[in-house]
Order: sequence, then structure tokens, then C-alpha cells
Amino acid sequence: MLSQRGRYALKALTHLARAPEGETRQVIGIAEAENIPRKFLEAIMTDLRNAELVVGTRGKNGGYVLARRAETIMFGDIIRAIDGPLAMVPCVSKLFYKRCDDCVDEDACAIRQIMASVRDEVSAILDKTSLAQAALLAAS
Amino acid sequence: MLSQRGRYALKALTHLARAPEGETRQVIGIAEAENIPRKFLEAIMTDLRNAELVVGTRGKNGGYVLARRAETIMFGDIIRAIDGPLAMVPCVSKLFYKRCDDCVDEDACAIRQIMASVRDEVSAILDKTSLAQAALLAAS
DNA sequence: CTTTAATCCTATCTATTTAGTAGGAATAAG
DNA sequence: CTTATTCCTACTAAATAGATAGGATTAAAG
Repeated sequence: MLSQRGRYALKALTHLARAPEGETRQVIGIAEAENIPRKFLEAIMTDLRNAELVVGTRGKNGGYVLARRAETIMFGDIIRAIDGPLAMVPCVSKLFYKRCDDCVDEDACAIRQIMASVRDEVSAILDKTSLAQAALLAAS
Repeated sequence: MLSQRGRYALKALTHLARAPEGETRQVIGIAEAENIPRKFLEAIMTDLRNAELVVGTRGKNGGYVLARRAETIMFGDIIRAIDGPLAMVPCVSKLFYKRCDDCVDEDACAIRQIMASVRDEVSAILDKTSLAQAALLAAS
């Protein structure tokens, strides 16, 4: 399961993706619209900024904008930034690869082979679905 | 990601699935073969017994056997028993459904629609892959 | 009936992660 | 100078993860 943070991040970013390109949105507005605790969302936006998915500007009339065009920000990017690997086991993750410490023979591991195919299917969806597509899907 | 428990459970059960049908295997043997801490594996086997995936018999020459034929025990069953839902968000889980408490309109939620397709793909693999298939895949 | 080998049960421990909250500093517009 | 925003630091409480310890229970075999 995604963490609450991850789910909130997706919601906040789809919210941003629905704003006219380049227009800033404030945390408080997003928080209210999406039912996210304000201070918590602030923390999440910081993570998203560090992940370079979002750009924040301070001061009056400040707020957040997507760091790139919504077409180029994929669900996979967001989830990885907040919750880590898409893969169910570390040894099949492409971007967070780590050998299982109890592993005897990685190539002979049945679980690994099955989990690799899961990872591929998940990635086929999440790395090909952009915020732009999500923004069109339905108006929340 | 799966928890360590979940991964160990899969390993232990594939190990059992490779034993001749009906033959018991002891925790200590599995633990050594699969590099799992013995006491921890004991606790996991208890979970699997409670989930009725495995039957334990006590006393000398005791041990564990699969509760059903390996063809009928799916990866999805095991993961759900140990780690919970396959779905990435509670509101698309079929067996653990729960509405997101911050949700405004479930049907209009873009994230939900995308995550539903992920869930379907994951389930298409994990609920169709049995221990029997895994046991054949490779000898660990 | 005693030994031995196994599961089973209860309890405990430590570290990490999760889901926040609090309070204020920095910045920028008007 | 006021106001509205992000940004930064720190803190907390609860749950989860990943075990470990010690012994009770059961059953086979001698």
C-alpha cells in the first residue's frame, strides 16, 4: 500500500496539474480542496520540491507550480519520490536495486522471477501515466 | 514493498511446495536452507497456519505441510495473509476495501481509477501464479 | 515411562516509520 | 510596514517491523 503521504502527494499534484499551466496554487487551497491536513501537506510539498517535481515561491501570492509540464511527470516518479520502489522486493527494483541479504542464488529464485513480472506490469502503467492524463480523467 | 515476513513466507511456502506431496518439513530445515532466522520463521509459520495455508503437526517427526495442493495456493493468497492488500490504495482493494477518509467523490477520483488498473494487473499475475508453478520455476 | 524432537504459546525488546503538530524565520508583494 | 505565503527546525504519539527468549505441549521411539 501507498503511505498516506504518497496518496496525498498524488492528490496534490493532480490538483496542481489541473491549474492553468504556470499558475501557482497555495498549500491552504489544496489542503482544503483535497481534505489534507495543512501542515502535513506543507511537509509533503517540501519533499516534492526536493524531488524537483514542484517549484515553490515564497511571499505574498506565492505558492507551488509543477516543475515540469504535466505530460512529463509520471505517477511512477511521484511514488518513487515519496514511498520508494514500485517493486515488491528490492532485488527486482531497477532504481533502488538491493540484493536480499538472505538470498542464496538470485538467478535461481522463483520469487524473484515472479516479482520481476509484477514490477514490469506496474511500471508499464505507472511510468506511462502522467499527471496530465490524470488531470483529464475526472474532475474531483 | 513486501515486508521481510512476507518475503520469508513466500520462500518457506515454495520450499514446502517442492517437498513430495504430504511430506512434512521442519522449521529448522527450512530456516537453514532459506537463510531465515529460526524463531522468526516459527512466528511466520504460525501466521500461515492461522491463515490455513499450512498445517502443523507437533512432536517428534512433526513439521509443516501445505494445507491444500500447491496448485491451489496462489501468491496473492499468501501476500494478503501476511502483508494485507495487493492494492496500493484501500479504496480499490476487493478483499480489504476501505474508503479513504479524505475522499470527496470516489467515482470521480483519478488516482482511484489508475490504481484500480494497477490492482487488476497485479492480481492478474499474483492470483494466477500458484506455489506449484513457483516450485517448478527454478531449484533454489 | 523417559527421552527427544518438534510445534505452539506468551511475552518482551529495539529501532524505524508513519502521521502528524507547533512555532516561528525568511521572503516577497502591495 | 503589513500581510501572506513558503520554508525550516523540532517534537510527539502510535503503530509496525523484525526479531529474540523461554518454556509449555505434544507425540514418536526406545
